[in-house]
This record gives sequence, C-alpha cells and structure tokens, in this order.
Amino acid sequence: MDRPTDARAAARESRCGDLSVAIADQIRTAILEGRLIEGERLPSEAELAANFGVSRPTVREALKRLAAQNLIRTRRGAAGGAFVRKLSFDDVRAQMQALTTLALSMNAVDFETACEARFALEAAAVPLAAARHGSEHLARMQAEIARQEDPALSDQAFCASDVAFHVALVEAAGNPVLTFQLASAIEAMQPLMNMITYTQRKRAIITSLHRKLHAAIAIEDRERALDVLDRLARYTLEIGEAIRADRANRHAGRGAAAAEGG
Amino acid sequence: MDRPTDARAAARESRCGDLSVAIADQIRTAILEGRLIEGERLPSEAELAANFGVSRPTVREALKRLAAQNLIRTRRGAAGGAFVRKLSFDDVRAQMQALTTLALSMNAVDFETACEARFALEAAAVPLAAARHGSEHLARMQAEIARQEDPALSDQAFCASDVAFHVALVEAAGNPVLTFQLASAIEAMQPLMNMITYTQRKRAIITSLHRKLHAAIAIEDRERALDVLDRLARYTLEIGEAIRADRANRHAGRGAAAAEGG
DNA sequence: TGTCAACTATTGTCTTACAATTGAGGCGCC
DNA sequence: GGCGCCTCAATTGTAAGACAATAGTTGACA
Repeated sequence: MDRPTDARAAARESRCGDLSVAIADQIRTAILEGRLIEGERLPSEAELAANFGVSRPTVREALKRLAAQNLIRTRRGAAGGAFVRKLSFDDVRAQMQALTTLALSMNAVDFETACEARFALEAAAVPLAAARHGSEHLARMQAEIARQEDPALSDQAFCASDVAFHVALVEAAGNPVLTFQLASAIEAMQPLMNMITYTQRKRAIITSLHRKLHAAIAIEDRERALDVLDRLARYTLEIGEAIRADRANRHAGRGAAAAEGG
Repeated sequence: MDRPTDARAAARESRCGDLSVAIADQIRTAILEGRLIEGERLPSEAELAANFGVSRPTVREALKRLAAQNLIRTRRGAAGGAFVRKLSFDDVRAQMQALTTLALSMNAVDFETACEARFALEAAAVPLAAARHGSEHLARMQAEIARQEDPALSDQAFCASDVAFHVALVEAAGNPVLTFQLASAIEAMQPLMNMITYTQRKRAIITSLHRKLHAAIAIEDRERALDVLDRLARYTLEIGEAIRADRANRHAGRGAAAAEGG
C-alpha cells in the first residue's frame, strides 16, 4: 500500500526535516482515517523500517511519538509489536487533565480566573444533571458529602472529596463529551484548591452548600441548583481572596521584621 | 545534580521496564517542578546519556516523548539542543482541540451528544461575555455575521465562519482558561458540523440567530442571549435530526432500488 | 574593518549487535 | 494419549559507534 519512499520524499520536499516526524504523521493519519483499526497490529519495526526505507531507530522514534500520545501501545515478545489503541473517554480525560494542569501551572493562572472558569463550566452541566441524573450519581454525591463531614479529614482529602463531588455532579449530566471536558477541568484545578487551608467553619459552609446542591438536583430544581452553585463559586472566590490577603500580610510582616532586624 | 543511576534504578525497581519512559518522566518532572525554566537549554544528548548512564538512542527516545507533548523543542547545529518550551494558551488550545477531535472520531460520538455538549459549554461563557465583552469581540462577531450573509459562501466556509463567530463569543468572556477549554471544544466539533449542507434557508435562520445573539451580548442582556443560544442549539439539533432522517431514507431508497434492480 | 570560509558542537540518521521478554510448538514424562 | 516443561523464535528494548546535516563561531584574508 504505502509507497516505500513516501515518507522520505514527503520529508525532503516539505523541508520540515525530521524523517521520524513525517513517519509518525503518516501512521497517525492512517489511524485517524480508519485505515488502521483499533487493536490491529502494526508491522514490526523492521518491516516498517523496510517499508519506509529508513532505519529501525528512526521508526522507533516515530513510534515513541505516537506512544506518547497514547495512539499505540507496544508489547514485547513473540506476537508482540505495536497495536492501535482505542482512546477511551477516560484516557482522553486523563490527558486533558494533564494538559490543563500544565497550562495552569506554566501560565501561572491566578486563583480567581481558574475559579471563575471552573464554576462557569460546571454551571453548564447543572441543567442537564438536574434533568436526567441517575440515582447512582446522587448516591455518590451523598457519599462525598458524608465524607466531608468527618472533622478528622485532612485538607488534601477534603479537597479530593470536593473534586469527587463535583465530578459526580458533572457525570450526572449523562453526556460523555461534557464529562471529559468538565471533569478534566475540575480535576486540573485541584492543585490550586489544595493551597487552601480548610478550617472547620469553611468546611461546614462548603458541605452545607453541597447538601443544598444535591437536594436541588434531586428534586430537579434547575434554577435553585444554579443559584447554590453560584453561591459556592462566590464563597470559594472569597476564600481565595482571604488567602491572598493573608499571605500578603504575612509577607509584609516578615519584610518588616527583617527590616527591623537589619 | 541528578545521580547518574537514578533513572536506571527507578526503572529497574519500579519494574515498569522502559528506561526511556523513566528518563522522560524524570525530565518532565524537572520541568513541571520548575527546576528547568522556560527557554533553558537541556544538556546535550551525549551529556544526558552520560548523566543517566544510558545510551544516546535511549535518551533520544525519551526526548521524542517530551517533544511529542510539546514540552521541549530541539534545534540542530552549534548552540542547538533541547530547550524547555513554554506552553502558550494557544498551544494548549491546539492540543486540546486535537485531543477532542480524536475522542469524538474514535468514540463515534453522535451528533446529538456532541451538539448538546457544545451548546451547554458555550452557555457557560455567555453570562461572562455579556458582562464584559470588548468592542473588538463584538466587531469580530459582526464581521462573521456579514460573511455568513454572502450567498456564494461554500458550506465549509460557512461552517468555518460559524465556528469563528462562536469562538469570538467565547473569547469575549475574557477568561483565558475558559477560552482554551471552550474554543477547543467548539473547533473540534467543526468536522461534525461540516457534514451539514447549509441551504440558503438554513443559513438565513442561523445568521439571524447570530445577529440576535450579537445584539443581546452588545446590550448586555444575559437572559436574552442565553435564550437565543438555546434556540440556536435546538435548531442545530433539528437540522442534525433532519440530516439523519434524510440519510436513512436515502439508504432505504437505495436498498429498495437495488432490490428492484436485482 | 568587512566578508567569507573553515571549524566545531550538536542533533538526525544509519548500522550492527546483544539483552530481555513472551508466545508457541515440540519434547519428554506420566 | 494427555499434560507439563523446555527450548526456540520473533519482537521489542538497549547499546555503541559512525557518518550526515546544520548552524553558530572564529579566524583569515582582502
């Protein structure tokens, strides 16, 4: 099928150099266009090298690129090789989350912006969740609420439970596309939420709002759920603001102490 | 700094095999933890190989993995090497779009589900866009509306303009995190929208709704904008439904014709 | 002083070889 | 004859060395 020198010619002509990139692109295209079906085994590295007219290390580098994108997985041994991998929604969600986390950390997004986006996105799921939640989603939300009431919970665990609660809410919308978009976004913001110290008072307020949100979803009161979510958003922003102010104060205090000491 | 045999030891102990994966993870962690700053040059492949106690091809495969995730970029020649790359929001958006497109195509998401998610997500941006749009966003939306009124536009171009309109709307929300989340989702659904044949009648209705949406945003009437968006969503779903029914009919017709012919 | 050419450092690719892993088929044993 | 073990072969993973391509640098020359 593939002309032996296609990749070479394409790479040389397109002047993009990097034979391995060209080969990776060709294989990727073949997968995306459906010429290679899920689970199908690619030719061995040696065969690919012969087909493309390049050496085995070059093919390997191309395969590594694809493996890094979870498009294939490789197995050693007899009957081993590279296999086309179907991206499950969960895989996509994990990759999206990693990407979002990366974006948030590398671009130093401030808490306010991230928080705004997070709750705005979640609001997109609320009407659908109110309309067609299943009992298992409500149960999961309820379970997380119960966990959040345990005063012995560490801040990290409380935050994780918070995320789990909201992911359950998003999944209650029953739309897989919405799920992986929103869940990845919410989970990606966990590191930012983790910087908060959750006092018992804050926990009580948050958990109470979670309970109200759960109740509103349960009785399919969309407006009420949106209202509670909005209150939760504003309270979270308030906490973030307080944390920032507190930190600024501490820095100022330390600076003043240093100045006095010196 | 890095112990020479860290990667080897880690790989052997963790039993995950694949030295190149272990090395890639170590470098990735170094980047994410900020030990390697943006723009900084990594040691040359030979040095890395010596440091990690592995061969150069192994290091290269690790670097390919990172390059595939856009974490580094490499240059040849003197003063060349691998450089830590800052992921811009646009980079993330492009990657997210690619990922979403992949997810939609590989999981064969139906038009209805994708459409529902798309408009639900977009609704998340509308209140913010209404509250703090800039004149440039309104102008861009207006420009796309004007383009959509050209009857000579191809279906593909109309669809592209439609996407551009909604991306402008999302960007009007003025939240970069929201922007790359939503814009990638909207753009990823373009292939699905492209399967529609936009008759003049359909175009007139869609463009009219776009105009109403633009007007509502301009006067900062959030409720009205949401209402228009909802109408747009329902109309798009309607079109999708019609297309599906039409296709089913044609298939049935062809089947009948074939039966008659045979 | 300006320009050009050789040099050098670095990545990209090729070649060959060996190690590790895993499935399969053959062999012996029960 | 059936079952289990064992060797074998196919395949990927890793290694080492060499050459090609590229681009910045430096030195020589006009």
